[in-house]
Amino acid sequence: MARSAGTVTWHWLTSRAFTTDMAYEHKEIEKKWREEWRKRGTYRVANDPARPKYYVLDMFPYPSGAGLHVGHPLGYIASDIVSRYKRHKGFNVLHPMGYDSFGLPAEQYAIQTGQDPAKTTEVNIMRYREQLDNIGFCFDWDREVRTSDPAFYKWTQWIFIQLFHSWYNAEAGRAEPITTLIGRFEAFGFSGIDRRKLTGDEDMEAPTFTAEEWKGFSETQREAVLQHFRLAYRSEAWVNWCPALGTVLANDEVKDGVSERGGHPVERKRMPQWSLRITAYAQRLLDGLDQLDWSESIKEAQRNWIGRSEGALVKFPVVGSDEVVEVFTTRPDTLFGVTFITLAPEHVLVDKLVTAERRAEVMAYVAEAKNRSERERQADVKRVSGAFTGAYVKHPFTGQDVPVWVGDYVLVGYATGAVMAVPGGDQRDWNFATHFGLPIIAVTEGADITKEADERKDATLTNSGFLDGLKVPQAITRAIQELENLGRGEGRINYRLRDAAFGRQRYWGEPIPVYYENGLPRTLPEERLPLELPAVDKFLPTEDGEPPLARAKDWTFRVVGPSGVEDHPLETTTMPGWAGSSWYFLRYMDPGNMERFASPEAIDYWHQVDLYVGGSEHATGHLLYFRFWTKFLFDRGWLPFDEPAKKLVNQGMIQGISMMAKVTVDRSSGMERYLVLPKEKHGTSGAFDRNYLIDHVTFKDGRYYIDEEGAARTRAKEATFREFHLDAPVVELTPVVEKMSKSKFNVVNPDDIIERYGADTLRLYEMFLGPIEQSKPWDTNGIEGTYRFLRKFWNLFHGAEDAFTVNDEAPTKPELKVLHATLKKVSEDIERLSFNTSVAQFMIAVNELGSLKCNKRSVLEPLTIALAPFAPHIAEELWQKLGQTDSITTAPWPAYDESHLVEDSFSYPISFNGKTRLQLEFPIALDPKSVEEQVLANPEVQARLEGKAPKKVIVVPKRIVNIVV
RNA sequence: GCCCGGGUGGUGAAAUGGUAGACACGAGGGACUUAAAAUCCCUUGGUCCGCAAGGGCCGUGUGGGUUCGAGUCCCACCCCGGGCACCA
Repeated sequence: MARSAGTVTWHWLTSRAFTTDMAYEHKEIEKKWREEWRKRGTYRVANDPARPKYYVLDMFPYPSGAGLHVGHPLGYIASDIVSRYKRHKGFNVLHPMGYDSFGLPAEQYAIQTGQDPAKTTEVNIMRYREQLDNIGFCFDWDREVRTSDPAFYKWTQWIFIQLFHSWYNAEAGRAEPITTLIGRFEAFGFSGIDRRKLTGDEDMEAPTFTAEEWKGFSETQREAVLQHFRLAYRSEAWVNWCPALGTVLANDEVKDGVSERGGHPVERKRMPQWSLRITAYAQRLLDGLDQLDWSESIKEAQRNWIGRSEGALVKFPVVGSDEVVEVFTTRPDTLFGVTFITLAPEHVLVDKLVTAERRAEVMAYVAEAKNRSERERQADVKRVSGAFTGAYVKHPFTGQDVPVWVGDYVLVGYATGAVMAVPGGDQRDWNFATHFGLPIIAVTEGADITKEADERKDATLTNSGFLDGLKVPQAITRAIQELENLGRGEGRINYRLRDAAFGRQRYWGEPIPVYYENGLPRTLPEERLPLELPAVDKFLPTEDGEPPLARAKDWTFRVVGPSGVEDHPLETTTMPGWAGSSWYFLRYMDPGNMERFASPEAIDYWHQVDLYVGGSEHATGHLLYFRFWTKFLFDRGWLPFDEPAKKLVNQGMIQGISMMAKVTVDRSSGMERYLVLPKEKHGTSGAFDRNYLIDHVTFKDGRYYIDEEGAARTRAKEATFREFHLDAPVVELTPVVEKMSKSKFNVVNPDDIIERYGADTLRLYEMFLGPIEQSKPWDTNGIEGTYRFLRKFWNLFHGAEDAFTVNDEAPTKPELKVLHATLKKVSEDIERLSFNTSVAQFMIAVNELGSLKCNKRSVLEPLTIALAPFAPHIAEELWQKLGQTDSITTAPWPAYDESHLVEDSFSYPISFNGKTRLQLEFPIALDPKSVEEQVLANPEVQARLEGKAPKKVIVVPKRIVNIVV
């Protein structure tokens, strides 16, 4: 983008034409090796138990129509370097790539254009593949997976079926076949106490029954019970319904009350819905984090998402009714401070409890609260609203009547959807009580409840009967004890985590392998998988709101039974985007397997992912489901490990620099006339920001401008009804760092960079930009440095007229020092994924070897191997020129030898009170005592001491001397 | 509000508690060249003193602290990025 692109290109082409000594021809070299590697199958990986393995995985991309921009490959380059490095170190490295190819954009495009998403996805994948190939990754493409490929999603469906036929045995702490549960029912029935031991679904409304009753149940009755236990189940659930997309969205697909993709409004609706019981795994998902080498921020995000809180379930019997209001509280110690109960507006008991005289008011409030969007509720945090139901519950300890209110500060989706209000101890309850004039009781010593609630967790209880004088933690334990004695409650751990909605009213996803027989869900037999996506005439929901699959002809499953041939309707919803990505890492291990998702041998060999690289935006979505499915497959004996990835690295985002101008638009002539304003006119009314295409911008002295030529080019590219003019001959533009996106005109395409500088330069530059985990703006200006570096590296091997001049002379001491210092630094840096500093070290090495005029094989050969993971094309070319016939990728990593780095002497910085004043050189071997003596004897030191004796002298060998005066 | 990151030259950045600013971009100067490109050399945190060689002072968001010594450790605060949020 920098200087006017046209000018640079011209110079570059002409220099190529007239010079002979600059012969690093990246285009030829890279093309040659791309073909050669393909021909030789250099990157093919075999499952070879004789060799140690290393599994490096990238989060696979969704192949969008826009193609790759320079931000996408950042993580892939990093993982590619590690893969190649580990290969040099003797590991058998699995480094695969594939496509997360089901998704909403393809479907939206299909709806707009009528084209089959399978076809457009195929086209996008071809383009991605081409772009990825240009960068020179060492992916084994024979192992490619695509989530939308029936051969792949057959196994996604298979895992779903296993989930359906499994339940979570809380007592054993693992998932088991549903048959073990049925066995228990047949033997013991299902009683109240079993509930806590047998299922994660503690709030289930399933009735208790005896073994005899179970045996007498109809199939429908049995299935209704089992649905409370299956890990894949159908239930009525509150869902995020998006009318514009005609589909249900997961919580993390909704941002600010609109769909993340497309930005359409979303409303809360209760629908029958396939769900996965991830909540059964809440504790294990939490505990497992401790052993993972993942960034603290991701682990924290998952902990927050799971949201474990310890407390108690308290039962408040409704006065004059059989109903009981159950609340969850983390502070059962404050029970004596309860002055009212608040239900969420959506709570099922609201309708049952409200008294006749209050019904109108309460229902009006409920209707209003339900209609308020999430967004409104968020924007309006300060407003207190609620209504009294007229009903009362009995306090479990005092037996007093406690009024029941409804308030929208209580969320139906969290815990029981009801709170015991302790205005003396909880600020939100205090606000509510103050607003409605309800009593506030102080239950902690030293609380001033006239101003605010006392939420201290180290307080001492008061006004609290048998809890008086106890500190909060002891009081909590004591209160729970008492609740359990009275049968009015129990200790309870609550999780914020919800079960995952698994059905989508969409076309472009895996069909759920279920049919319905007399209304009962049945899974397809394994041999009938995959259940392939049917052809449809339109990709929209049907006129009566059925999902698109309902449009398919004969969307039924044929069963030949004793009563003859029967066609049963198939499920019409499809799986969400995260289904395939929850297990794809296993398929790479054995992608062609027709019998299993992967053979036990392949799984035993490749085991867990050793290094997983991807964006942090998947912190609570993909990465949680990924862990959940792995734990499930482990429980059921299909995997020997229960965490998918040992180490996770989140690469930062590469942002774009947008060129922002203030613009006014004049439509008076029927033509849109955009006028770009110079700085002094930015205040003009009606002026708005507009980004300019970066290659129409000129760069001078660190500032960006658009001139008449740029305006003319913009004009040429724009729609015919739009004109661009400048309000001054040259207008300065403001660079703004933003997400790279087509609409912001700030996308940099890797293909363009590769065309001009080569893939090796691109790879080096992306690594050189800064630490891998950090987000940073892309600025093509700096790329010259890495390009220059590669040319200097090339020139170490070549003399005038591009003659290959490497010789077999013995290396000198300084040459060996440069080499081994570089090998040491680079080896250590790759291990800790510090690629930017590795590149810097290579630059130092090349600069120093250049000064030393070193063209010796014994130095350059190991250096070439070390550079190969970063810049594989040039390294392979030079390797061949060095006379090697095997690919450089098979060369063993050159070990560094510390002996070349040993110095005889060290130049000590001599500091006074920590401030460096002079340098004195001493032999390394000299003991600290002698160093001190010699330093103090030095005339300059003496002069600085002005005859005074130093208070103290600190000598740190090979580091520093500090004189305290 | 809570939880994670992070604040270092004009810019991207580097620095096991031990010489802050490696490496690179940009900028300035010079060599080569008819000219340009490419290449090479020098300067480049701020400021002050000096003709110069050289030297002084300040400097890693702010204010304290620990230490012989702090970008790094501790406390408080400010700002930026990300995540979560009437979470009971």
